[in-house]
Amino acid sequence: MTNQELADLIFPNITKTVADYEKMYPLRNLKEGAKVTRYAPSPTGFMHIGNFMSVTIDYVLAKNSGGVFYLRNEDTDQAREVEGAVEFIRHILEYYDINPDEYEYRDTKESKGNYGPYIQSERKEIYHTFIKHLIIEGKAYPCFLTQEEMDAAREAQTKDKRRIGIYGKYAKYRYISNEEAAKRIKNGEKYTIRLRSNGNFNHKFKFTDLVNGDMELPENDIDIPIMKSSNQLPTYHFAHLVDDHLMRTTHVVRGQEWMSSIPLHYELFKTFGFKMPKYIHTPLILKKDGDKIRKISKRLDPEARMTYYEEKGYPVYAVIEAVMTIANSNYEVWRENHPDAKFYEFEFSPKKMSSSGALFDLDKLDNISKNYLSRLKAKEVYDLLDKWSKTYDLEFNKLINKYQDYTINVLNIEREQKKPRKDYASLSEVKSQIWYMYDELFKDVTYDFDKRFTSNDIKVVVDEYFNNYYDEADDKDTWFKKMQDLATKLNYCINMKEYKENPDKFKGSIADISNIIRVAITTKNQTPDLYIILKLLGKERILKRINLI
RNA sequence: GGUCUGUUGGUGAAGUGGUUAACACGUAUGCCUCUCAAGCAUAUAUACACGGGUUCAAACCCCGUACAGACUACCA
Repeated sequence: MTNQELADLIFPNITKTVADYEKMYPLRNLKEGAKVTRYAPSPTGFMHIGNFMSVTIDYVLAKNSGGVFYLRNEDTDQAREVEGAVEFIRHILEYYDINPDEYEYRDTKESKGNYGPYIQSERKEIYHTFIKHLIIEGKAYPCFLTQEEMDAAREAQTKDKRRIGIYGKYAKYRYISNEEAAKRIKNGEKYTIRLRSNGNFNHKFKFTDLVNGDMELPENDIDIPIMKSSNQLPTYHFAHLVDDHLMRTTHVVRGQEWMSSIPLHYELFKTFGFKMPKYIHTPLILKKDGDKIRKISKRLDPEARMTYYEEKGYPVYAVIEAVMTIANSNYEVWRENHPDAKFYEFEFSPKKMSSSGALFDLDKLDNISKNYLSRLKAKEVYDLLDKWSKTYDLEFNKLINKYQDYTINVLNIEREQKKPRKDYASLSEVKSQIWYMYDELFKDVTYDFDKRFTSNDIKVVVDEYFNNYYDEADDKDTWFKKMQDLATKLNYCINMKEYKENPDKFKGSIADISNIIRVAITTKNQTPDLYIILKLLGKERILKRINLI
């Protein structure tokens, strides 16, 4: 029995050839140096910060070179597929404004691009054509190993301290005749298609990775499965070969965990005589856990999930900046020199990327975010806050909408100046900073008065100030002058230096006077400029509040 | 066990034979006619994993050791 006959038995309906597909998906007509990248997630319902870094790099590479960035849905594992996962991925990409040039969405039937289908489960015929080709050439074969047999092999290998895997004598079905294989298939035995590896583990080959540079790796000699028996779909490795070849991907950006598959992928591409794409393996995102450093985990670390940043309300800009800084640390310097450039105008350099792992520093994110937010106009912050709170704090959202102008004024405190305040790193922190500006939230409050003053001291200051000094119309200088007058009258020192030298000579300082009033109307002893707070709150609100004390 | 990768201050890191070993974040202190934030100034950090070698000279080149991580599925 010939290989052809065996192949026809396995794939009776496959009539196209590899060459047909080569014609269908010709080389892309792009200018010299244009990069074709892709994000190829499996729809498991969540996106890791590490995945996001890869996507960002993909996008930068493509945009920067006038190339193509496409989205491919790697849904070959139905068991792990989660409903809504594709929508989720689409949402994240849209949220961060990283829009693929080519894509295909099954639910809405939207699609774009000439290299599809972009959903792997719809590419079965293509994969089968490629597998059939391999069988005809004797480079792949059906394998009837059961799970038990494979487990046994592994156990034996572990015990003998040998390499684990189906290779050499463990790949026992690579040696059976086509007749026997055909007989078993006709009997309905389950089988997988394995690569008939041609490699020698003791031989090394040279490989150049864009991040690590030149490496020497041992050849692959494992007969890995290329098609699963369960659903006739290819394994990741084989799909990578077929799809990235046919879709004419030039740069594959993926997690560092794929590094060790390079020997395999090298053999796969060599088997077909295809040109390998360039690889960029992104660093693992690490996390410090006590004294240990480990891979960030979606289970243990909320910040591992991309949803975290959205829920917290970190600006899109900040998250991308933080990720880019990890990807290439010279990004920060570049950003300083190009404050208004789009992140994808940055020339990413794989060589400058760390190849092992990086700790994702939330402090750094906060810093970037605070700086960004502080540079926005109050209305822009308002819009972001409005959008965020619609989903994550509806009550607050109603409130800020009810008092829109007032809220913008509140957000505008000490903003739009050379050195704006940097109070919040994320939208979720805003409320805790400004809640006391709203009567609706000013309920069941506890006052944070300085314990050095008795309730009578407080009463005296508050009564005196609001009865004899306070005037809503005062300008800032007048206001401050009055504060000094009040302080002097009640024997609070108006000169901080003098007070520090002789604290016993006075009841307190002007700072104490200010703070008593501050706490009386806001409950907090730390707020922005008291004068502005008084101004914004307005007489009516203030008088209502001082009656509450 | 095997294969591969990595190791520069608390964090991200620059630097690839000759530097006082950048920069940024963090932390601390001080200053700034009210607090806080910001800003400014100063400081901080036992920083080139360890041991050998090559060299006039090593963070950088070579060898070894240690440690860390990834992979080692009909998962991606």
